[in-house]
Amino acid sequence: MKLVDCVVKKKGFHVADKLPEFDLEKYLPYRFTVVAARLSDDLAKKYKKRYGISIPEWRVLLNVGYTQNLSVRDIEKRVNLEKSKVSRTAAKLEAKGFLIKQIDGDDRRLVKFTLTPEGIRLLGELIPIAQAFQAEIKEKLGDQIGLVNQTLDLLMKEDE
Amino acid sequence: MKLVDCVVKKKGFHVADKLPEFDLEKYLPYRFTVVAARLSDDLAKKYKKRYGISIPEWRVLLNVGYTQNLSVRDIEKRVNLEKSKVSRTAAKLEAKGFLIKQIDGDDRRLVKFTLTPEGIRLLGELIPIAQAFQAEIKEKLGDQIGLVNQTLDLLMKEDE
DNA sequence: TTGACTTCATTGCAAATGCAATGATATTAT
DNA sequence: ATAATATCATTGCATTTGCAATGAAGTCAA
Repeated sequence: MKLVDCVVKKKGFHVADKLPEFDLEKYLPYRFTVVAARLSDDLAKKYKKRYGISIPEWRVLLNVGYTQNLSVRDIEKRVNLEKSKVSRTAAKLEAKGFLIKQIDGDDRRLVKFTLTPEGIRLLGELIPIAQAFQAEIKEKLGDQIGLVNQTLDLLMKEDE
Repeated sequence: MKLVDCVVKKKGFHVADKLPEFDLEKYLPYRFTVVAARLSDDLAKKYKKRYGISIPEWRVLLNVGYTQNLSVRDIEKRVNLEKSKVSRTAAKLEAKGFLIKQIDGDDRRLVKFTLTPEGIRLLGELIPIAQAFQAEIKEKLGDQIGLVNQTLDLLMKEDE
């Protein structure tokens, strides 16, 4: 590491007067990112150690469990996971015995996922954890929860 | 790829009755994740191609530009970026000539970042793009904007 | 039917990432 | 002052990731 080895004070460029006004603490994309990462990580901690399930695995598992006949492309769109990521994650879950892949009979390009009994059992244990976590959040938010959901709907819309 | 090559319909396990009720579409951690990813990606598209700046680079740049004397650890905490990620991102920005690293005179373990004039110029071009983007979001949200900020404040709090 | 084009999932590969280990500096207790 | 412990940034390394390329299958037009 090459560094200018000197005292920083009074030495750096003085920036404030050359940049536009900008309040990072109020910047929405940044704030959403921070909150979302915190939520995902906090939840992941609760099941990662005990069940050895990663965040992408959790997301795929959840989608396959609660929506029938999903393809890779479907999951990609629903969860914002790159298709290659979905594909590899599903392969892992298959290797662990939690789901199976089947070629769709109507369109043989598509792969459809289905949980195995073990997958169902696992998800059955994970869901209560997820629900408890959501309950914590709702408690924090109180009666704002309805409006928050409306807001999220707005931001999820495709158009721009 | 080894697959059971057969028609999926009526063949998979029927899951719905064996799993707890769960509405993925209303699940908050999931929804926040999707929204945050969409916002970050949409914004990144606007400056990635033109300026060759990645999302982590953008975040570090922003923090260094608007808060004086930040260390790696400071940024890690503020932006939820792994310290190694901050370190490597800062190294890239330094290589590109946008910031400099200096050892702190008071505590020589700390590295303090400062933007170079080129960094200031770059950030000066990026900020208006970011502000325009935030304006779009605010337009979508209308008068719910205050609520959104309240919510994000609640969820950012450390405790749990 | 044939051929051009599109859609889907997987895979190769280079780049990015996370975690643990390292080395340097500070702090604390004895 | 010395030794033990803690904090900070970087780096090594194995894993994960994203993107482009591939191959298989479907669609459309002539």
